[in-house]
Amino acid sequence: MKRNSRLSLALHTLGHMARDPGRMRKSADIAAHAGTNPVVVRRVLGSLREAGLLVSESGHAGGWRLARAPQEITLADVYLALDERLTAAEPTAETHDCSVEHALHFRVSKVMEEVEQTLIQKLSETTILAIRGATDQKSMSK
Amino acid sequence: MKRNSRLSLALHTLGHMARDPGRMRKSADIAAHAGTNPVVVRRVLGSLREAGLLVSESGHAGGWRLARAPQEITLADVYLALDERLTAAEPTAETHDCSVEHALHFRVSKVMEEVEQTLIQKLSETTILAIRGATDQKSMSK
DNA sequence: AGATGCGCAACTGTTAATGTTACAAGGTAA
DNA sequence: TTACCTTGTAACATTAACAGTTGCGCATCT
Repeated sequence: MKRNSRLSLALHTLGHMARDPGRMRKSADIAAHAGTNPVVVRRVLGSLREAGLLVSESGHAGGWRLARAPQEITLADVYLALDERLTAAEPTAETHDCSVEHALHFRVSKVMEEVEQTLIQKLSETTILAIRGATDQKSMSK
Repeated sequence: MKRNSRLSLALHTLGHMARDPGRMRKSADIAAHAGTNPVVVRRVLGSLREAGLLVSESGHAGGWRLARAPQEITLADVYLALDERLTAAEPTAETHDCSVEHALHFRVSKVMEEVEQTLIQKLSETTILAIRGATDQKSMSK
């Protein structure tokens, strides 16, 4: 699959779910539609469940569905649930006492944090209900 | 080395160069200071040369130095020179005619472009001359 | 019980990036 | 000119992160 695949998969799936919130979907079906593997789907959706966006059930009529109304789930919620921060983190505290490196890290980190806040802000302006093209009644809505 | 290493290496090196613009530095010395390999240094600095930020010379007294005054080189210049865009690019035009996927890509791409503009804007507010901690006369300035 | 679906752990590709080696070409100094 | 030094680049090895895969245990419904 491609890069940033986790976010893409998550948003794609939620986009479909938003169109029919009550329906239960199996990871196998979701995987087939997204062109990936059921286990990968469970891993990604599992993160969303931990964040309280989704609910999963075992058993015969099991599967996945939204934990709350689609208009109450924004793209920012999904982004944060996946915990893929922009911030480099840079845990390399190699005690490389180079003042340039310290100053650099300080400046860049500050900028990245501000930028991430901007990203979250912008993502929070769109709900998963708003993600759909025109009125597709086919594809995954069968 | 760590992730985002190209940007880190580039900024780190320019940060030092800004403190002594006239001096010529060998890739071997830069590599030793940054804890990496001379060839890696040449690859990264090569991008900066193509962008007109650095000049390199062969020969006995060869090496690298800034192509212009340090106060005229911003972090944004370096970021753009390395051509590492945030935008996912997503070249996977799998003709996967799923309207949700299209709408999703459209929305997210737009947000990412806006965020990248914010990032560039913020980076352009700092020059490489501003990157230094207090007054370190030691370390690489010998 | 049997069928179905999730949860999770362990393992195997795959891919992108860095690290490494080697050598040609360019330039300086004696 | 010769000797030496440094960049430029190609080719290959190593690594790390991630997706994909398999297998099996547990839960739930008919």
